[in-house]
Amino acid sequence: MGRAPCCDKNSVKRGPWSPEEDAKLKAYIDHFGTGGNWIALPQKIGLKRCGKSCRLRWLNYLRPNIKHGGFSEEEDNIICSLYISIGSRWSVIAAQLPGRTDNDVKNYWNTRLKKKLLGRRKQSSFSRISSTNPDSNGVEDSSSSQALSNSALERLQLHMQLQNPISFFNNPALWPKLHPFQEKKLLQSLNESFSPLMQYAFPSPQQGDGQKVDTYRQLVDSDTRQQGHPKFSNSSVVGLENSLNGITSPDSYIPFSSGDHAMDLTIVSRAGVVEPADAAAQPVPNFQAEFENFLNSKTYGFASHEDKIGEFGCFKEMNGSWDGMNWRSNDFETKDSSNSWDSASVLQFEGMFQDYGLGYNV
DNA sequence: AACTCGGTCAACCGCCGGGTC
DNA sequence: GGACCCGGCGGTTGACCGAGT
Repeated sequence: MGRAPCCDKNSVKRGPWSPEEDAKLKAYIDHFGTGGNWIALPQKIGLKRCGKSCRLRWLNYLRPNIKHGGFSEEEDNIICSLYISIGSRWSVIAAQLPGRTDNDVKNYWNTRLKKKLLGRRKQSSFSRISSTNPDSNGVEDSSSSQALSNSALERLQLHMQLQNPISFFNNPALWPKLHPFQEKKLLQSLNESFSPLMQYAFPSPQQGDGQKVDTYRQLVDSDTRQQGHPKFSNSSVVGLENSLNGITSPDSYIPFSSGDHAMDLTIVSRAGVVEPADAAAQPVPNFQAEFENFLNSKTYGFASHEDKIGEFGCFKEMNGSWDGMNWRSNDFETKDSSNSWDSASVLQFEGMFQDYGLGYNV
């Protein structure tokens, strides 16, 4: 059953607000407040505006102490970290930024920060999914790819960039909730592209997922405790990233990048041909060898935890607080929800946020 | 000068959840 | 308990503007 509109669209004015309308609204609210009823407010003032429009105008523009534009680097940091943590909950993010509105933060993210962080190459990758889909033999394939939330993918990518990709890969609880078809495709892709690791790390196909995860987690945990971060070479990481990229791009694709801080990654085809050749050209033996070495507690060339963080301007100033910045999806996603990205309550968020112990005051 | 293109941002749309009757 | 109302929210749209050709 549809909901009745809050006002008659034919009788209300739409579009940009005039200075006179602004003055009327501001003067009234300054004197009498909103009266707790935005719907009735425009009639009281004599404005031919929808109550929602009045509310939006007040909150986003007329309200005292509103800041527009000129986001500081610190604000960038906050937005980045919170977006990775909780996604597109702009009102929650804006609440951490005095004088900023959710609309402002949302616009700023969509028009600037996202590009700054994710770079342009991914955009081309996304556009290719929606425009061409050689594997597609029907509507479902195409629509499913498109249905994969950009927000989820962005967070996935940011997380891959900022976190240990292996632990992410190995912990389904950290994955975004996908359409069943997308999930199937993801798992297929991971199996095809990453089976050597899976087989090596989890040799028994009879083992349950939980066991597999536990097995590997023990290995990782022991190393992480010593090193602060498990070590893998770039080629290994590329392999994993390629696996994930494979979800969205059926032929060749561009590995994850970090925008201005893009890693020197190569364009890899589905057939495993790497152009130009580098270590990833033979991902299987290389990775297996590396994993073997990893098991033997040897360290490889993957950038150190701190170095990795340092690649991202967004977090440069958060050194020292990174340890508290672990992906806490479990805090959110364990609750039953139809949309695991959105399942966290504000209270949960606040608790999590305290856990983060970020380098800024909240 | 005219046109195109891309970026920005204010405003709108529609859904959701809480409160009230 | 359920229908309805309203505020809040995130996603999207479209007007505007400046840079480039």
